[in-house]
Amino acid sequence: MITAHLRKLRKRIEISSEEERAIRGLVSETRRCRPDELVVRAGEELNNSLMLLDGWLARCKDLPGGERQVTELHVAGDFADLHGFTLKRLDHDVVTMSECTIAVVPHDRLRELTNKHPRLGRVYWFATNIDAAIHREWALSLGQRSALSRMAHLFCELYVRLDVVGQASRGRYEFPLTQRELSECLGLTVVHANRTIQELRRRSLIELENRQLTILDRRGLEGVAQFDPTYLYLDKHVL
Amino acid sequence: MITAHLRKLRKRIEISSEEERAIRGLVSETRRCRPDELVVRAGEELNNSLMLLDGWLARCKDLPGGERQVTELHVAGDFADLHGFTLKRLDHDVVTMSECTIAVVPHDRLRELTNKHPRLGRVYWFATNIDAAIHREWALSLGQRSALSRMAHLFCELYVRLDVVGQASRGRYEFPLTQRELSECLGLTVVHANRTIQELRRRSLIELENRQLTILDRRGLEGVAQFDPTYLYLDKHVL
DNA sequence: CGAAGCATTGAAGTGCGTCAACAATCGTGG
DNA sequence: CCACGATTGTTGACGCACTTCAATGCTTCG
Repeated sequence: MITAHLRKLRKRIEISSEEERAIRGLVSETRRCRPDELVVRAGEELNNSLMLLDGWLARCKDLPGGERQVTELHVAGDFADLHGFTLKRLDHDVVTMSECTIAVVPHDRLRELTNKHPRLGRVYWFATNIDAAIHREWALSLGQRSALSRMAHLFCELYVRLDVVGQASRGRYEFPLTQRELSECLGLTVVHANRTIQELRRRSLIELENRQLTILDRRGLEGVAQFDPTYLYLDKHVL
Repeated sequence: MITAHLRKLRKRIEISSEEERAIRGLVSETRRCRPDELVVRAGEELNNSLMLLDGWLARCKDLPGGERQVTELHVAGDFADLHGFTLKRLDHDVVTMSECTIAVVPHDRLRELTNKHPRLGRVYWFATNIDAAIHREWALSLGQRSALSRMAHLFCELYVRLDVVGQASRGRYEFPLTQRELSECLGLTVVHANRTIQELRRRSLIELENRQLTILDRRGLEGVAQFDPTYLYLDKHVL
């Protein structure tokens, strides 16, 4: 449930019990979605934002020719489109990568919240700024890292983020994406994504089967990725 | 001066004269910087954010091997590190690409502002969300567009953004980056960036000399770029 | 006026893409 | 429960967009 979200917030920021109550009051309803469902379409007018309680979502941007780039992956505890609160429409689709449980948060309530609790306003502003930091790291990957390093980096990032919400343990987590979807995150073709996975396997850095990702050699993987988690801002912040 | 900033805001959002006064009160001092100056270093603790009054800035991320990716370019009217207000440190450097005039905005004043004027808090939240939208478009470019299309897209984006603050006219604007810096925006080598410029020239889409970029055929350039400016959110918003 | 940075060009190499085929797995209906 | 089509994963051969290396002239500016 929403505990993942609170856990993620509290990893970085103090939240009082009164503030927690206000946060819990944000949710108007809960929805379940099947895999491969289009949850938010780019451009449509928004009155709600979606908090992901369980499962995986992706932000997808498409070119006219059909090429797709995933710009961020979301896991339990994330807001998938909190930026829609200020932007009013998205510049990308939001698509389920697995079965999902999603909490609906009306923008009216967010507006009230930011009026009554300016500090929580800054907390959620902070949350969207972390998304932007993730975007920048992905841009660095797409522009400068090799396919191998890029994929390793993604696996490292997801490990850290899932660990925060208790969905990774002993170097293992569920990874529901197909190789096609993975390739769309990395700016690669499916064929090359496949070969890159195999190279990571060959080097005994990971295992990937039955939608389960196992990191066999964390140091090694982080080395290939040149992974430095500071861009995830996991230390304590005062707002 | 700060008029560029207000002009950019008002293109998208109503700002009352009282709010304008509050905004003008943000600036504590003004600085001048030479080209190639490191203005903010990644990781250092921040108590101010920087509003660019004139010139160009870049957000740069570096890998240990020396590879550099620029994740966003900033022009007059932009906040270069408004996200530093909530993040407290940056995951990237901020570097001047030309001579710059920069207004310093203490975080204390931003905190006051967001407490007293929750709506302006949302306005600046909105501003950082547009930066994130630009990041996503760049990720799409880096992941899916060819070198030619990517460069064309960047030139289109900058034209629109400069036009908003009155720094582009009749398809022309000042473009102070060297080819090296341009290549670092696009995830290309300098050599290939050079060849790509030449191809855009050969197709009579642009001219580029003496740091002046001229778009000769806007339709043509936008076609090559598959440019759609909706990701810049230039329509009116209610917050 | 010399040195350093910048733009340009050519030749050769490679990481990743494309095309095509096939195997494995999955979901669904009969 | 099996049949069967569709999706996913895998492999090989080949091609190309972009990189690498290296050289040369062109600016710019102490």
